[in-house]
Amino acid sequence: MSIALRLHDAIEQDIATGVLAPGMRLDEMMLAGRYQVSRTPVREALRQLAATGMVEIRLRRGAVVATLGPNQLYEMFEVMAELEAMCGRLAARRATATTRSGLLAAHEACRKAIADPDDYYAANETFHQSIYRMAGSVFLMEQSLALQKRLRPYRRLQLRVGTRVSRSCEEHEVIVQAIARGDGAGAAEALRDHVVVQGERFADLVASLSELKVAELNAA
Amino acid sequence: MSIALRLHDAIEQDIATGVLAPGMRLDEMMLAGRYQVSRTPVREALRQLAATGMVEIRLRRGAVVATLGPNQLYEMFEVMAELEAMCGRLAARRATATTRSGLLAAHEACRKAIADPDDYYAANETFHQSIYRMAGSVFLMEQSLALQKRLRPYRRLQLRVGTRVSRSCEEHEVIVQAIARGDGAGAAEALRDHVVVQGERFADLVASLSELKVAELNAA
DNA sequence: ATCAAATGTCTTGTATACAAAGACAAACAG
DNA sequence: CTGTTTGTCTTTGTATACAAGACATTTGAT
Repeated sequence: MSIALRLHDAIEQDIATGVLAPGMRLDEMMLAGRYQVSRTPVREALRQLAATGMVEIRLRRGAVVATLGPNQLYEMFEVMAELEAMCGRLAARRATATTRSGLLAAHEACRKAIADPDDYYAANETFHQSIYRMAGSVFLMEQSLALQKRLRPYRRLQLRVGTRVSRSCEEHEVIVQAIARGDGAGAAEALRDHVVVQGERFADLVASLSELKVAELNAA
Repeated sequence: MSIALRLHDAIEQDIATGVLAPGMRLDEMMLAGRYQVSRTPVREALRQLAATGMVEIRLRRGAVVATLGPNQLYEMFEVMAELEAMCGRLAARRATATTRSGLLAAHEACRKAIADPDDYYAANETFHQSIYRMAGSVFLMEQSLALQKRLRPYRRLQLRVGTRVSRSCEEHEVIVQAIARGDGAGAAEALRDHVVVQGERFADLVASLSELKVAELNAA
């Protein structure tokens, strides 16, 4: 494994966990110092992250953690919903014994983690990933995982709001049942509604966004 | 504009047009020589291309133009179909006077280019892009454009087959009408069927793939 | 004669050095 | 006092030098 790849993962995780907040400058020297490597692999890692959209590089003005406005976030969730709906539709048709039990296990894990938002956050990701896998399309899975990764820093904040967790788990139940009875259209619709950000949830999203803004200003 | 970006575009175009065929090795020195630059920007360009999936980089074994097997291609067209269907659904709802006339103009251009496969190839891309734009989602448009780019080297060969061109143009007509009457579901379905590779078209795809294989062997 | 091991060359991965471009600040002029 | 201009400083973009791994070829031994 190359140094650049290790850096890529490290920086990506720091962005996902909020150590590197959106809008924060990513000074090459600073990162090189922090991870005890030269500038070259840092640059390569930043380029790769830029290609996936996690960071933004402006010519001769350095790199910053990508900042997503409400519009962009809404659009991304909209696409995510469609991708997941597609996964669900295919999963209902292409389910195998292995993937089926994987989904049930992930669903059970979610129910067990319902008390703690952090635990649920992790279990929820696994649940969705088990649906990606079920769809039986490597490319679709990759795309879904990439977008899931990219939205990670924003989804984190969302789950802290009110009764979101228990609601989410109930929706999972509907999804699981639709897939179980081979109802592709039903699974697609349930997943679309589950993922898309509509109505009051959009307000929550904007609210959590301004929280990020504050953190960002503190850092600067 | 940086040298690396220019190289990125140049190499991308060479891949799209078949100058650099799938499977071909991309020696850094060779490319540096060909474009009269140093190795560094070549490396950066290759990394970016790797991030978008156009080239594949194996650790200490260099870069090659990404080779897509029949499975992968089928999966990618499947996702592309879904993305375009989504574009169509949104386009039918969010159409404006500007985007509407853009679509009609692109459709007309396709009809004029029906005689020559190369002209039609270009006009067809513009037609689809005008639908992406119509959907009114920057992110969705970016995703669609990226996938369109990535499939470019494979779609080229496809249009040479038989009566594909005139068939394609008729399908465009159906799509345009569905969007015009605000029928989101109809537009989505028409686009899905238009893009997805099914039945005999899959055989055509595999056939064109083996053509590529031959070209690749000749190059090596 | 054939197979295996070792060496040499080729290519990539990493580091450092150098140049150019922007941003910020200070000083001078109106 | 304010605005503009110039100079310096910071930071990125590019090039070159160095190191390490992989592959091929050749040679020696069985």
